[in-house]
Amino acid sequence: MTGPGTPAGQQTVRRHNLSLISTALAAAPSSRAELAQRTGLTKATVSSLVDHLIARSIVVEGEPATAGVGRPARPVRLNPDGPVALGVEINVDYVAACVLDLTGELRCYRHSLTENRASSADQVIEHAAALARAVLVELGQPLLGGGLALPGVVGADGTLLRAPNLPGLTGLRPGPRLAGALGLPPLLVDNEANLGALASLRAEPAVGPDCVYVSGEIGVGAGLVVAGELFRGANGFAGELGHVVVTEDGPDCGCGGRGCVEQYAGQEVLLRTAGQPDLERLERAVAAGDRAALAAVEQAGSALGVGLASLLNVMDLPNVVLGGMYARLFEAITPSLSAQLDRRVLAPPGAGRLSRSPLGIEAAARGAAGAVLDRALRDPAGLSGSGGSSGSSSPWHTPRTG
Amino acid sequence: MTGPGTPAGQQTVRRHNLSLISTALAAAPSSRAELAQRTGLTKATVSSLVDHLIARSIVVEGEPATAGVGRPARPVRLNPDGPVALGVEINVDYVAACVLDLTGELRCYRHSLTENRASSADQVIEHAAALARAVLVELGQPLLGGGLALPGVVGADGTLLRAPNLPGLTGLRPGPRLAGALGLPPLLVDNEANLGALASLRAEPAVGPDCVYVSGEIGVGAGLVVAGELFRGANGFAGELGHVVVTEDGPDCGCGGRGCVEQYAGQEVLLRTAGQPDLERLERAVAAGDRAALAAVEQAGSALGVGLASLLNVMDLPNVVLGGMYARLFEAITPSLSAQLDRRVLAPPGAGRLSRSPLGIEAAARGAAGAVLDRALRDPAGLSGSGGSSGSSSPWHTPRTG
DNA sequence: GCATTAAGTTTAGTGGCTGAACAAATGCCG
DNA sequence: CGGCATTTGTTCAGCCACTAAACTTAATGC
Repeated sequence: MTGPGTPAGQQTVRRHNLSLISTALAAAPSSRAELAQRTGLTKATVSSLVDHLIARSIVVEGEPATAGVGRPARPVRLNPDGPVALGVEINVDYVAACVLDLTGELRCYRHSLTENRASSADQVIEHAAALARAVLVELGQPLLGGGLALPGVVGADGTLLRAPNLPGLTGLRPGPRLAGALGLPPLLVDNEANLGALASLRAEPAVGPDCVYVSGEIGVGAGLVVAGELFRGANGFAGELGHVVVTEDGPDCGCGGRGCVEQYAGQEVLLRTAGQPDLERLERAVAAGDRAALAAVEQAGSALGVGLASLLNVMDLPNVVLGGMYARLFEAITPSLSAQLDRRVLAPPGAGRLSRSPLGIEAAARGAAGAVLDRALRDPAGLSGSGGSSGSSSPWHTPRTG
Repeated sequence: MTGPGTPAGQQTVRRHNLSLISTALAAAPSSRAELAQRTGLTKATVSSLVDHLIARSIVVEGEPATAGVGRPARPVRLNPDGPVALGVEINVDYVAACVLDLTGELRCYRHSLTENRASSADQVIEHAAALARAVLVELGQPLLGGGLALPGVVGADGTLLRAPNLPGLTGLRPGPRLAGALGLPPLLVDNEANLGALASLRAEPAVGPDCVYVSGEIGVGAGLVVAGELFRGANGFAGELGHVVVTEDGPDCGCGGRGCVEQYAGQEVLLRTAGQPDLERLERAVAAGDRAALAAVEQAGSALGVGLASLLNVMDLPNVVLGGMYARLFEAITPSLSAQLDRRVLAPPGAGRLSRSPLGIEAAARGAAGAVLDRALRDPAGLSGSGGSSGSSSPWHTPRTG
């Protein structure tokens, strides 16, 4: 019986305050005294909480700073040699894996280009597992947990509900299979655009806690971040930017509708319009000033802009981060795209509306690992110290695992 | 310094648990023992919390039930004679006011049709204040607070940022002015569609905690409810369904864009297309089977469906509630509307996707009062007993006032 | 009447936060 | 070089809210 809310006790308070400390430290290392100021807690409480976290090797004490009057502060920071998080991405034409330490630093990254559209589930999973093993062997640090990014809609239980470009995995739960292949506890599983958004946010906190990350891989997806949290909608279908309407009676779309964004700005259509066989060549053609390529990109940008404008008028998110294909074509696509936004979006144009994700192909894998970190840092009470804790999830945050 | 989070102490725990009790009682009256079961708290704690709420006359004890073995339970319920909430709506062509008691029962409602488009701010505010006074005189119960619904985008500080159909109030903060005229503490101020959505949810909890309420007044707005909470976006501009794109190069729209929903399904366009002077006549024409009227409504429904499909693909909300004008035209508009939804929305069609708000013109005013109730019931610790408490807002919910 | 059953209250105990006093570590200054 | 100011961090008594369990209350039923 999961009622409308969970009863709170002193443990809840401790949990919340531990979370406060660890997220504060994720933002910036601080002395205990400074933490007390930043969080509003007492020095005494902070000391107790920090002790708790040190005992679990989540945080470590640094060397005393040698500056200023008074007793020198002993800085406390997230433990770079503490437990690490694994991130894996299975996409349509590549797989990737990486490891982040508690501070969010990338410790290892690999990807491998491969055509997964026609592969069987076992093949794809095994390929991803091999890559994951490769990044894991290089470290002797305990594993906090793992995350998996998939190119499609992921349901609450981790089922890949819809992935037109990856039929082999559709309807399955790749999380448990990959976890099984690696001998790991359940993975956190989510959409590639969602996790890319998280990674992008982590890489550039300046874009602000409310943003849309547009992921232009084979499909067109958007990761929606609202107040620093992913927005998934009721069933995980949120962010399907590719099927926002550009023109009511436009070209037929695979979704059954007509005139969807994907039919104007999707990778296949874009390449076809530009007359280029793949993204590499398109990029080069654009760089070389090829008329047809430039026109095709401009056209895609305009359509994407129309779709994004609808999205922004519905969700009011002040910042747009372009990732994937659109990040690669950033200079060429931006003018027509932002022209549509400027014209159609009602909200007052905040500074720096449009930006480019610096992460490229790494985004979703990093986001998958980052989501594991976020979960751990938001509920450090749930961590036992090393192996996968299957403690009850925090009452203040429940990401999906499966 | 409002950092990333607020420190928690024992008071926070009490606050949270009080909230648990009052929201549980809002869902259904219960004995203390039953409350303990429902909330997961101990009988002892529940007793203490209930005492607290009784002392503040938020809840009252009923007569012991005379059934079954064992000591009979004494039911506890929200106090219908406790403090009440005032709701006011200022719209383009009417103003309305109502009073709800703590149980959510409508104690009094009035509205008055008037053309506010050309009126001055003072005139409109005074008109609303008069109506509010009229509903307030009828009761001797203390006032919990008041809420105000406005036909446009309301900023975080209560400023009416955008209201093309109500220029007289645009850029002002009608909340404090109305509060001043009534001698009340600050009002909770929000968009008419948002508050209509809340009212609709309260009237029919069965539609579920994730839904879109479509408010077809002069403009086309949507109130978005996610997990039982209003979704406002970063600046309060969320839900501008009227400016979602139907056709990229459709008719020019007042917003600067082209082909927006409002240009197909807005009231003015609809009436013009149907060749009717006002809604009354349109309704009658539709009822009479007038071809032009039916065709116009069908066309509007289709366009609204396209816009809603984009919205749903972005936000994944399983239920749509039609309010305002669209509720009045429900039978006529539904077929073309749901045809578009069925065709274009990706999420699996949950049961009862489309429904009709039963509240009519009362929706937003009821929602305004309801929002005040919700706030109070979610943080009953902030209530002193009668007059407007300006206690600090709860760390778990901060609605906008101004 | 007296057991049975269930509701609600009382009480001792515990966990966690607070505030204030205290200990530690450094720079400043005469 | 030694005391003082200054700031950090710890210790300790006190308090608050929840829990568990015993207890009281109030009804049914045989």
